Parts: sequence; C-alpha cells; structure tokens
Amino acid sequence: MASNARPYWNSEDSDDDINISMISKAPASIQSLSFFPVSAQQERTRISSTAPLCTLPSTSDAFKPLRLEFGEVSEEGPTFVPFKLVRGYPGRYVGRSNQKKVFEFFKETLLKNRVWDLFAQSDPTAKHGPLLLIPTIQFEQFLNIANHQLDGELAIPQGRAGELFSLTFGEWDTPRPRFLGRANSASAVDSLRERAHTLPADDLSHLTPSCYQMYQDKIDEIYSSLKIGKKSNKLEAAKNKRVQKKKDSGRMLKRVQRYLGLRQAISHVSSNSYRGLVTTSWGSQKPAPFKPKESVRFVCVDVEAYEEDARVVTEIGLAVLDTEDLIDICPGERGENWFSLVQAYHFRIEERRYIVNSKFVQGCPEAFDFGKSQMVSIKDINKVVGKVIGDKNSEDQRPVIIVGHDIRQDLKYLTSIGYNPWGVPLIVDEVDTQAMFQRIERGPNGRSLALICAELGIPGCNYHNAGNDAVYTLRAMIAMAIKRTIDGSDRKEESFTPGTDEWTDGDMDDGGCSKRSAPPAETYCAHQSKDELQNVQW
DNA sequence: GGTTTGACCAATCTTAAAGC
DNA sequence: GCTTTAAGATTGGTCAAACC
Repeated sequence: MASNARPYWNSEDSDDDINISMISKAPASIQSLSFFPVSAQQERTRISSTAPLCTLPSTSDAFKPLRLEFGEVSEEGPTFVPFKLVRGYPGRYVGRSNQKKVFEFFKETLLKNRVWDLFAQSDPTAKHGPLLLIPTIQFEQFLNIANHQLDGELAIPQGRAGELFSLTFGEWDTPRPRFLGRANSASAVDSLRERAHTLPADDLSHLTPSCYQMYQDKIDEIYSSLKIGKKSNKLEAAKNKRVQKKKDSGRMLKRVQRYLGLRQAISHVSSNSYRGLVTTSWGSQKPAPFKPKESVRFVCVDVEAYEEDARVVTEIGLAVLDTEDLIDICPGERGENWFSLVQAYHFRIEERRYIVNSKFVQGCPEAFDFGKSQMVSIKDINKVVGKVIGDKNSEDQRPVIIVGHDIRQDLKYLTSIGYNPWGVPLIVDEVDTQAMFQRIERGPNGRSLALICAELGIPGCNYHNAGNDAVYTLRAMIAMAIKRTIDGSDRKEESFTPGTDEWTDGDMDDGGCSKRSAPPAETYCAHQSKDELQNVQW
C-alpha cells in the first residue's frame, strides 16, 4: 500500500462548496477520495495551502478526468451513476437489519462531509431536467468507506438492478455527460443542478434518426428506472422492455427493406434530406428503388426435431437468397419474381431417417418440394451446414443475415448439432419472420408460418418439412418487406403522436445497425461432444 | 407505541401461442 | 405431449408514512 501511496487532498477545493472553474490537477481517483470529515479537511486547509499527506491505495481503473471546466464533456470510458440513486441507496438496496445505521451514515456523510464530481446529461426531448450523475468509482469508494466504518458489506447490486450504477454514454457518437463542478454540500448540489440548466444544448444534428431514437430510448429508460411513484418500478420496467421489443421488430423490418433495396440507408444523411429519400411512388413492377450499400446473403434456417425428444434433430432446411441477384429484377406484388432466385437445401440425418413426426405435427421428410433431399451423417451435419452458411475461410466473405421463423429456437437447435451460429463472424444480423408479422399486424402473439403465408397470399403445402419451411419463411420475409414498402408504412406512422404509440419505432428510422441476439445461457447438447460443438471450417 | 396502508421487490404461477 | 417465451397476476416479505 505504501508503495502506491499518493497525496489526495487539494486545499484549493476545500473551502468552497463549489468549484466550477477548473478541476484539480489530481485525477478524480485522488480527489474523489476526500472521504474524511470536512472538519478534518478544513483543518488541513487552514494549516497549509500545500498538498496534504494523507494517502490512499492506487486504483488503476479509477475514474480519471482530465482538467475539466464547467460544461466540458467527460472523457470516454468512465461509468456513471445517477446522484438520485446514490441518495436513495439505503432505502432501495439495504436490508431491514442494516438500513437504519446505513441511512444514518448516508445522512451524516453523503452531503456534509464528501466532495463529489457532478456531471449532467441532458434529456434530448427536454421532457426532464438534466440528469445529475457522479462517476461510479466515487460511489464505490464511498461504499468502501461505509463498509469500513460500519463493518458492513454494502455493494452495488448485481444483475439488472446494478446496471443503473454503471451507465455508459457516448455510444453511436451520442453526447457524453458534461462536467458541472464539485460539491460537498446539499446546497452546492442544488446550485449545480440549477446551473445545469444553463449548459449548452448537445449537438445531435450529426446523429442518424435511428441513433437518435436509440439514444432517446436509453435516456427515457434511465429516467423511468429512477421513478419511485405509485406505479411499480417493475411494471414500468416491464412495459419499457415490451416497448423496446416492439421497436426492435420495427427496426428489423426496416433493415430487411434496406438489404433488399426497398429502403434507403440514411447513415450520415441529415434528417431534413431524409424525407426525400423515402419511396413514395414505387410499385412492385419496378426493380428495387435503392442500391444497397453492400450486398448480403440471406440464409434462412429451419430445423425439425423428433416430437418425443426435442434434442433429436432429424432435418435441417436452408434457403439462401443473394441480394446481388435481385438487381434490376422487378419483385412482383408479393415478391414472386424473386422467389425463384432462392436456393434451397434439405438435409436429413441419415441415422434418424426412420423418424417421422405424426403425433403432434405431421412431418413429411420425403416431401421436399424445392430440390433433392440429401442424407447426411450426424457426424458431418455441422460441416455441411457450415459450408452453406459460410465461415471465415469461405470464398464469399459478404455478410450473412440469418433468417428464421421464431429464429431463436432454430439457432438453439443448430448448437445441438454442433454448429454454433453465435461463433460465426460472417453472420451479422438476425431476422425473425414471426416478430416481423407481429409487428405488421400489431398483434399480441406470434403466428404460425402456415397462417402467415396464407395471410400474405403465398401458396404453400407440406409444411413441417425443414427444406420447405425454410423456403416459405424466406418468401414470407420478402413478401412482408414489399407489402410494407407498398403500403407506405412511414406515412402511416407519422399520423401517430410521438411517444403515445408503443409500436412506433421512429418515423425517420432506417432500422439502424444490424443486431444479433445474445447466445442462450445454456444449450442442450448433452449428446454432443465438446469437439462437435466447435464449428468446422471449410 | 401500535396498527394500517401503500409501495416495492422477488419469486412463483397461470395463460396463451408458438415450436417440435 | 413437452418446451419455450412473454405477459400478467398473485403471493409473501419488508419498509415508510400516516393514523389513532
């Protein structure tokens, strides 16, 4: 400890409640550790104007702001915690037995004898006042002191509740918190809060509409998480999650349109000029109106498993659509002119060829309608699937958009045959046709593939053959993207009042960045060896 | 000081609709 | 039939504030 010792107290900061001119030359990891009573600090100030002699352990990962003046943005990297959450910590996160003494400790020390670096994050919609933040490291150190003095084990909560204690800003080039000043009393905090209203407005003009929307959603979520009102936080959080999911479905639909050339990517296009780039008079008897930024391959996956034991995969269907092939081809009303460009594969597991579902679903492994089924040994199936989807050794290194109907389930099935789709860098985005249809229909539940095809006017038979289902799923995706383009979803959505419609994902949104799901916590692969789970490269 | 009330949180259960 | 997912409801424990 001694070897890492360093002085931490700067007398210049001690005698004023607020120091808004320039932060101490010492990093925050040093200055923020002024966790001794003010009287002691003041005593030192009176004795000498030179740096003090107290020491603290080095914290290599501590928050280390540069010299900051009022209004300057924080550097990239540090995490923040809302000051409101810090003040409410004893009531929200401390158990009954310790709450009283922790509450007393906070009351006596939080705003009387500590110096905090306060930052502010503005609400892009100006619905709320500036969000007051402190660096997470300062609160952690405060808890350490509390634990030392109270002989307790106070900590930042784990899991979802803990996320609010480690907020990051600046993603997608969005604004970062601005420095307000240092405060060591309630009145100082109040003064800085007032002064936060005089901060210059953040420049958001460079943000794409999708980035702006995501930033706004993030700030809204933080504010709603901090609410302690009549409405249950849990209900509020659950609602936010639902809304987010719906918005994500809308963005997914728009990305599909973008990949197909039915929607213009609007990265780095100002929102004013964006409106001119929306299709207004396009008809399905014309080729796709926009040239996609880069061509991609859609690979649709459908997996059939034995109905008595879902771990036993019996068929895998793959359907591939190369957007390069779509150029200059009119899709037709439902995309039927593009359907013939889909390349379909149907693989049956040789050792399980005798298994045919009939109890709960009517399987038809012999009825692949879009080519010739291939028998593949269970030990080779991951390699065969990998060859179609592609990997880092493939000749074609273009991005792959993986598609499925309730795709999460199919991706999990793939892991059970030894192919880990989350370990393939080529796969950059996921499309779920069930979620897409739910988005279009604005319905509460997902619908079956057969029903969706019927609704979209796509004729089909022999469902529950993996090869057929993969083809129908891809057709449904195409038909929905075209239908949505022709219906002019953008114009319709503009009629909704912003903020009142859970389904509206931003009328000037192009779908944003590609998005992959997180891999499942556990995958059922007991019958597969560890080696089998490694993707085989071709 | 004791009781009541409302809020919050976590865990659990139920329901519905898909998948096989 | 079983599994998964999501949403909503219920339950029990805890606590603060209000009330008597």
